[in-house]
Amino acid sequence: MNQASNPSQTPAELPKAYQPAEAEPIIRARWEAAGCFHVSAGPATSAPSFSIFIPPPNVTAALHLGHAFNNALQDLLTRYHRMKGCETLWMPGTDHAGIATQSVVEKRLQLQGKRRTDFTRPEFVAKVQEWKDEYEATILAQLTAMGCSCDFDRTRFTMDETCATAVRKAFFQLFADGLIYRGKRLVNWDPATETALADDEVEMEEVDGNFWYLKYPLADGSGSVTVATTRPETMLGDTAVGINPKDPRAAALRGKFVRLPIVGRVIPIVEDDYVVMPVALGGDPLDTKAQFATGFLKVTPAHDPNDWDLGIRHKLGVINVMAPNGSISDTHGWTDVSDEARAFVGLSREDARKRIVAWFKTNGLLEEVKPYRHSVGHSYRSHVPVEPYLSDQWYVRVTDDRLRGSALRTMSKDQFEGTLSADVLAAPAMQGDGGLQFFPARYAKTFQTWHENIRDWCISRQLWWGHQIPVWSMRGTGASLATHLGFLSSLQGSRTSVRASRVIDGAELALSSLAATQDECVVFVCLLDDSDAQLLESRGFKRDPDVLDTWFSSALWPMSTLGWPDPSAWNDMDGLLDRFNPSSVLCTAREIITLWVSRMVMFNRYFLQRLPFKHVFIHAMIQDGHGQKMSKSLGNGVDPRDIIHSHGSDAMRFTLVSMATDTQDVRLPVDMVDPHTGESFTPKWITTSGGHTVADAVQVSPKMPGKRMVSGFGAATGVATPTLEQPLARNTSTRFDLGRNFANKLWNATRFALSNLAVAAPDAVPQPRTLADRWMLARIASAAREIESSIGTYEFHRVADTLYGLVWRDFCDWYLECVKPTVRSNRTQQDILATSLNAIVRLLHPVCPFVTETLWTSVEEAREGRGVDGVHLASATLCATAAWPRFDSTLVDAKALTEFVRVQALVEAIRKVRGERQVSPKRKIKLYAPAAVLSLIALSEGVVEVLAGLELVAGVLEVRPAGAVAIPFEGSEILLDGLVDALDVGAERTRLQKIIADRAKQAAGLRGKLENEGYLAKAPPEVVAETKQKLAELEADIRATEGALIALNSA
RNA sequence: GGGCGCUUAGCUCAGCGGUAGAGCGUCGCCCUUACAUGGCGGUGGUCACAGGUUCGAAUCCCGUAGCGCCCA
Repeated sequence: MNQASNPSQTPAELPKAYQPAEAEPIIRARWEAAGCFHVSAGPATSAPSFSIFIPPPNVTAALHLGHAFNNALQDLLTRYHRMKGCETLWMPGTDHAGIATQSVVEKRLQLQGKRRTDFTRPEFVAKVQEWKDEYEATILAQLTAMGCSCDFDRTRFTMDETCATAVRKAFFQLFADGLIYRGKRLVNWDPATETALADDEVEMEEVDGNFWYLKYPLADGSGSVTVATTRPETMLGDTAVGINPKDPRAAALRGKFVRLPIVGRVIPIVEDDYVVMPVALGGDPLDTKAQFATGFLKVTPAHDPNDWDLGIRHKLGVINVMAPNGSISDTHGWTDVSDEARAFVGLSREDARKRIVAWFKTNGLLEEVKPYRHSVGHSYRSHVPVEPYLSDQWYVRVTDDRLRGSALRTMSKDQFEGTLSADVLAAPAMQGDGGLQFFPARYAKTFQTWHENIRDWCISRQLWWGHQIPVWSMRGTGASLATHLGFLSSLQGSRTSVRASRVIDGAELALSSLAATQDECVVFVCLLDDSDAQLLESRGFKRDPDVLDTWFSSALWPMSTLGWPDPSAWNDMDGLLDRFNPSSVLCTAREIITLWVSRMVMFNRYFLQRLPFKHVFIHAMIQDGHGQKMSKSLGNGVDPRDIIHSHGSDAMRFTLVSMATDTQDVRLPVDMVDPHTGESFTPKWITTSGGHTVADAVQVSPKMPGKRMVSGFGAATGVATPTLEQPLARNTSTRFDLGRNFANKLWNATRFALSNLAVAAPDAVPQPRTLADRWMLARIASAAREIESSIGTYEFHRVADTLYGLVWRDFCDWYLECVKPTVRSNRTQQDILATSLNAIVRLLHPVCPFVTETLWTSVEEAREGRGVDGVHLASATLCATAAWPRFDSTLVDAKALTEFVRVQALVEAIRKVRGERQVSPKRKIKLYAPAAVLSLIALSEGVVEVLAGLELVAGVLEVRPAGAVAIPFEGSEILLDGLVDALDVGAERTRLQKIIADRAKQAAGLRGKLENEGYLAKAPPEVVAETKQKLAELEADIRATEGALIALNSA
């Protein structure tokens, strides 16, 4: 039988050490039975609201310690505010992570020799759904194991019906409002997965490449120009050659054409400022491009974003020479394919590059090749180089003031750099203007610059897993399409939105002008729901096969999870949207500011006219022991359940909270646990081809050399597959010993306190509080303040530091030791002990919920009928819902605090000598001291005697006892007698000389300061006074010690 | 290329104008009936480097080097 399951168990029966593995499931069940993390629908109560929307983890994989960190902090905030009396909601859920999840499932299929296209779309989606179900369950289990106090009854998924309804509504409204449009643009195209990528899904990587110098003959045969390019294969799509108008050669070439090699296309030479001039002709010598430039630029609008812009300026043709898979193609916009060029059709872009360079070489048109290292965009998912690719995509016009401007206007005035521009300021005032604050403040700048430079957001993805775009379309001449307008207007207007555009340039057309247009056009029909879909399809309209960017649904998270647009349509949601949106704070990581924070702010403001959250707290990143980000592909992420297994949930949480500093990312050296022996060890590290340091895929058991195990790296990369004989090893880290020891310390302090409280003090008469009592109450009261203010500014490591100091140093090391001899017979002291313990358990609960809840029943029982004036602790059955302790300010007794510090210094001075002399704790000694010290000892009411091991305290004797050891204290000499049987005069002399030397060195420093006229003249008087006083004390100490030295010599 | 951080004891990190702190590790003593997941004590640092401001700089400013992240 376990203590936790039996509230009436007596303290004596508490196990000797805290056993998290036994306690945690019992406590979780207790919380669940109480339903104490659930908020019911309905109107707001008078209590203030506190809410957090969890950044929904991707269902791609299980959570690692980075998530554990993030969630430990959210739970701390949530539990704290719940105890503070807030109506509290922590909304949990997961994200479908379109491209990432589809990609893992496709990879798994690949292992079976299958492809996505071997299945129908519904079949494939069902497979992804299976994956999602598995990992969603894993993630929720991890959150539960951590003790997260989420309202799990409300768990959402970005593709569930509630969220999907919100996505549909948001898309429809944006479409109808003209904020979603179809655009032909160069997108970041991933030819491996054949999908467009958002700008933030492209990773820049340094690549060793070349500049190839290709000669293009002038069409009139009067010579040639040489272009320099890093991408020769795109020359098939060139439609001009550019030259800078300032280039001295420009005038002579004006109006001329070149004949494009291989293709034979005759293309103009155009003048544009964008073209970089070579250094020799006045280009910037510091610009690497100028060092490589020839002054002639091949212009390929369909395959380069800058060329695209240049093409628009000069009205150039756009020739796309590639298929979506990146191979050279004559069916995607390239029509003038010469016989010579036909040989290149069908080649991959890599092969095409080689063959084209070879062609130029063979034909004497390759002038030079220079190696060139430059950064190239790569797909964050498939890691192949991204292709700037011309295609039709859906965009959200986030550059519109209703989105971009609105986001900028939410920024807190004191965090905004500069002032809002006039056009941004012009909008009418809205709720939430100036109301968004970042912690730490410096991250506001990331948010600001992102919106100042924001570009329209490409939201279509060529995937199957996600929210399919709710737009149906039909293509044809304007006139032919116009025949459908009557039918379309018969559909319900509030659920249907129709737009039309011209194919050739994507220009939007008024529906009324359609009938008169013979150009190729497209009519787009957006439906709010599927009720008219079949009707539409029967008329020949086809639904867009693409899905929305995952962030589109994530952007709606603070709204969709609470039932927007119609909470009353869902069970148990009524009223919640208005109660908990805006939420209190969003807790997330740096890179999320642009990906997600921005979009939530824009959408929440657009759809609900208010902020999604008031604060954004950005926390550090947890790295592995080698300073590498924890990643799924590297397998260096540590499962929080591994740590819970080795150290317990509270230990993990406390340690993580103590690592939450606001500047540095945190390194966490990771060990492995041998599954064969249970021992932890440092694994054998290897360096991957990518330069990462990871635990070698297969490790040999250190204690059982015949046995092996698989590392996280091995499992994640598939290099090694865990089996029964060769299992996957768990991870651990000695870093978490901090939290484990701390939880155990609290456990044992409680055991001790309870055993002392079980004994009734004989007299019920109140006794005066001792110095230690007053000190303890003052320390708790100020610790509570410190914790409150640290939480208020999201400085979480200060919360952990304060708790550690309060529990371990103040309460255990000092107060319990002080009280040991007296508490059983002192009713007042018992009251203070019970009250202090109870308050401490409450203060600790948001960080360590399990151990505090486990102890709660006993701690509450022990406090029954034991009040302390000034301490407010309302009774509660659960610690999780107990009130946060309140302390009257009168408890912060400044006098007690300073006096106790002196007592501590005296005890430490005596202990130091005892330690140096290796005096047994059992050995009691005699102390002789002048009156000032004696009165301090008297003030301590026996504490000094107990803690320093004194059997006698007396005034200075006329004759120094032989063998007495002297220490300086507050400028006077204290003699300790009976420390040792025989005094080693030599050693004693050395010790005293060392003290003198040490104090003399310090004194010299202070004296130097005081001899400095500038210091005396300019330093604040109180600082000077303090220096003088410190010097005087040091000098007195030196005199006292010198006296002892003389006495020693004359003895 | 731009931005934001970081470089402090062997390790992981606080401190951010008044001559250095914590936890772990390490060394010594102690199984003192709350706790050896412990107690007491010790050792350990020219605060990356080079300038400047200041009576005074780990702390503010400028530069250099290295590391990390974000955005182009």
